[in-house]
Amino acid sequence: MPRASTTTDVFNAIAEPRRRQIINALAGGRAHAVGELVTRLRVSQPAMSKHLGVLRKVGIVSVSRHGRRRLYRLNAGELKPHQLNRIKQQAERKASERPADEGRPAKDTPKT
Amino acid sequence: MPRASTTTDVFNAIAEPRRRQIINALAGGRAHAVGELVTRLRVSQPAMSKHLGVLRKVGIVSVSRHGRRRLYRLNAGELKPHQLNRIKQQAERKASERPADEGRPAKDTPKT
DNA sequence: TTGACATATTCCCATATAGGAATATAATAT
DNA sequence: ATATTATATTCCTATATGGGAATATGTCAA
Repeated sequence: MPRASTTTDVFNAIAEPRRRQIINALAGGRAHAVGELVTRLRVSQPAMSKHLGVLRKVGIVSVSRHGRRRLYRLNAGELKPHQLNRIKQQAERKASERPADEGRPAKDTPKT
Repeated sequence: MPRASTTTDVFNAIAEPRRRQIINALAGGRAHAVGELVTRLRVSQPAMSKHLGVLRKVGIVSVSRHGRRRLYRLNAGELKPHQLNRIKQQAERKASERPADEGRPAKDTPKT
């Protein structure tokens, strides 16, 4: 069985690198139209729409209509980009500290 | 192209529900042998090994060998389960607040 | 040595998914 | 009305992935 549905799960939503890019692009707090994001991130328009759809469904962003545009904004207070960066960087640091981490053998077999 | 490699990316590592279960099971700080986790979480041994492998590669857990067992423990200070829960709950709350969020139409088209 | 136990790895398959192309929907302008 | 702009959706495909079964590796005991 592959991963849990991307549309139901925040973690799956932010597992996609492009979506994290989008989150970063929205980090300023300003609302952005789909077209702006398409240009800034060099993603095709359909792809962008799909990613934004996923982010919206899990509650990371919200939309508002303004004329023919749809403005997406990060949901303030939730899932700040810097939190994501922290998580990533912390784990990556750990991973590189212990290159292929195996631990050494031991005679001390814990009870159980 | 599907998602980014699960073995390179912390976010993909925690995107898998079973792996979050494992993280929770390790939350106490104690080290657990693979077999214990297999029993507790009712996951097959190979599956467990694979998940632990992923978690290890991205730096979320570390292993130490004790006799024929391998003891896995959460990397203290990194990626605490409660952080994951917070992220998830916050986003889920937001998502349910705005059931199918669309925003209302407007005449006010912001300057590009 | 052989055997039992603990964990990792390989092979295979079903399935979800990201992306592209084309199309649909919506809103404004003329 | 038609045209144009902006975004969403549908269809398709290639690919990564999680899980099971079987096997390999490793470790200890006799």
